[in-house]
Amino acid sequence: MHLTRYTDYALRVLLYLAVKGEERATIHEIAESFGVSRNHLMKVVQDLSHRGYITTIRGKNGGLLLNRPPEEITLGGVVRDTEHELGLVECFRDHNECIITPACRLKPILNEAMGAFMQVLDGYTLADMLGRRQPQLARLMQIPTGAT
Amino acid sequence: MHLTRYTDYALRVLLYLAVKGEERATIHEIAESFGVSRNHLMKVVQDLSHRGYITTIRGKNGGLLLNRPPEEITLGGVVRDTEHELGLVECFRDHNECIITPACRLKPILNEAMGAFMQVLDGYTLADMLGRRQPQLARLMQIPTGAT
DNA sequence: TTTAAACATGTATATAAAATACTACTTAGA
DNA sequence: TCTAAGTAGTATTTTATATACATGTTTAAA
Ligand code: SF4
Ligand code: SF4
Repeated sequence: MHLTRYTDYALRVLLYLAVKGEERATIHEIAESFGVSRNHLMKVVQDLSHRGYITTIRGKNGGLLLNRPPEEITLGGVVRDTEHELGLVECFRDHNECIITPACRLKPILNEAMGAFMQVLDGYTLADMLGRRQPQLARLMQIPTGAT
Repeated sequence: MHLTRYTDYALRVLLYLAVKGEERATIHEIAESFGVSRNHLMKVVQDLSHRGYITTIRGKNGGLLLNRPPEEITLGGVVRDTEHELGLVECFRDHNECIITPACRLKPILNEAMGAFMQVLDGYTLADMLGRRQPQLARLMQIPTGAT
């Protein structure tokens, strides 16, 4: 049971931008900071941009900015938007060939479990990911803060 | 976000055996019924056998039987036993290289969500998967019941 | 007005996990 | 003693994901 890196990267990007605040961050910089593929991150960023989570600015001195206050970005929303395949098992997906689907009582149970999972994520926002640890996060992400 | 077929197959095998009751079922028969790989099912079955869920009988007229009453087999237990990789994201797994792990507040949130997911599954047993639909299931699985 | 730093887009390749297939062996009832 | 079953280990195929590559577009600064 995995979430894709794609989804986790999306959350990391949003967190990075939240920590950075008003300042622009480049894809290159974020990829370097986390030591992950710049190309992959680029796709994540475009996705987030198309969905209105972030603003992208092209050209020299360009970069990324959060497009919404962290308090309004729920983790559940991000996961639903970025984790493309949320179908836990065959019968939730296309091309289902499981013969017992019409009478299977596991399916609704899995559905309920999935609901419980998402409900937790819907209860948190990006702001909850900052908290009082923001300075520590900034340090780990190697974001040069205003401080010395 | 997927469960592996391996896990779903494990649950299907248990359900099949539960529906069949006292009667033995062969791996071949179950694979045929669901139209899935016999070889793959074989591994699932051995796993379930080693973990004490089922009894296997070798030789002619051999087959499989449930080793515990359906009421005592929780779905959460089965999923924990068969879904080998339950680590949702990098930091839950080996070789974690995510630099913000020490300060990441997403990790505990995901942990909570995972807990909510499993808690639902822990609340149901194999018996709940039978219910009054047992005859319909038997029909779908093409299990010849005592009836005409 | 040229240059370079940034994002945009599409395609191709590589990696890893999962599913499936194959081979040889053991058990035990008819 | 033959055959239908499970046991075990390995190999191959398939799929999803992640990464890399190539090329284009925008825009601020030199
Ligand atoms: S067994 Fe039930 S839950 Fe699993 S694929 Fe079939 S219908 Fe869905
Ligand atoms: S960002 Fe947080 S949740 Fe994701 S891998 Fe890193 S530590 Fe874990």
